[in-house]
Amino acid sequence: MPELPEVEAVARTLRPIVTNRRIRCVHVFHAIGTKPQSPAKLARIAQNQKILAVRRKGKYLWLELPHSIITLHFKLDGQLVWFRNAEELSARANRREPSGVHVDIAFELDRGVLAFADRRHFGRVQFYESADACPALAKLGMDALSADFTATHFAQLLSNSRRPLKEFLLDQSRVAGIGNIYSCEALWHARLDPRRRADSLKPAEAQRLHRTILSVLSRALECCLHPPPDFRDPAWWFQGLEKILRVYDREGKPCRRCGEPIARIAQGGRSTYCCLHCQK
DNA sequence: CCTGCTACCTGATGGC
DNA sequence: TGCCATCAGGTAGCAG
Repeated sequence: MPELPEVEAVARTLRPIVTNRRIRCVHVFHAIGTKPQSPAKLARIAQNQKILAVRRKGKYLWLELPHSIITLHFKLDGQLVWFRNAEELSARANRREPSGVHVDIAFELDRGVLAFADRRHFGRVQFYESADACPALAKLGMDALSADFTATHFAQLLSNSRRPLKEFLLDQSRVAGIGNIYSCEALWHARLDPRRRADSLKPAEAQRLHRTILSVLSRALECCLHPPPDFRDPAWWFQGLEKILRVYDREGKPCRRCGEPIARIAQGGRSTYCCLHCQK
């Protein structure tokens, strides 16, 4: 569940379901999901604890417990799955039957079971004493949908970086939450060449990019909430995002603004989609 | 400090 | 059909 809008939609949907529920126990089916932490320790720390809150920053989601937090990161393919009870979990988790579903780690609650699944095993479930004690969270820059993300603050960050715009936007330590898809989209809407140095933007360009980031993310979030995620269906995935995308994954197809073919270029080892004709 | 590159995994897809 | 290469919405860790 990749970028900020998807994770935010998951957080909003999950919040009313698990807040104030108690974790009875933790089932670890694939220990790689907690690596390099100990699965046994995760289970011990979470056992019998009440979930006080569900929070998000950037692409990280975490459950707040009385004396600790449990962070979830979905990386490329991770997702949440909901089971009605422990019986349904044991009947379906990692079974070969048609009703079977891949599960890495499951939190058995006093009502229902919340499971984390990622066949590719990039995603992680980890524990920390607090958000401040989690190095990855501490390193995150301001969340792109938070009040801190102002045009002024953003322009300031841009002016301090010599990196190409695309790489700048992917750097979670500056602005958190933007990934490969929405960075391509925001740059296209702002008509800015992804290869340009961040510190080369004029004030009006920086302001334009700030505005397009916000509009791209909020439009995607609206899309992710209608309909909201359905954790009961393991095959569920966000629908209709393609229709709001203007450049991502459109290599060779005509630019929706000028008609020139969309290019796919490599930046920082990833694909950037852009129109080399109208993004300057 | 900053930047660039690789590793980490599995599965889907497309060319030959 | 099969096989192989390439690609995927992310980040940590390490070398320079």
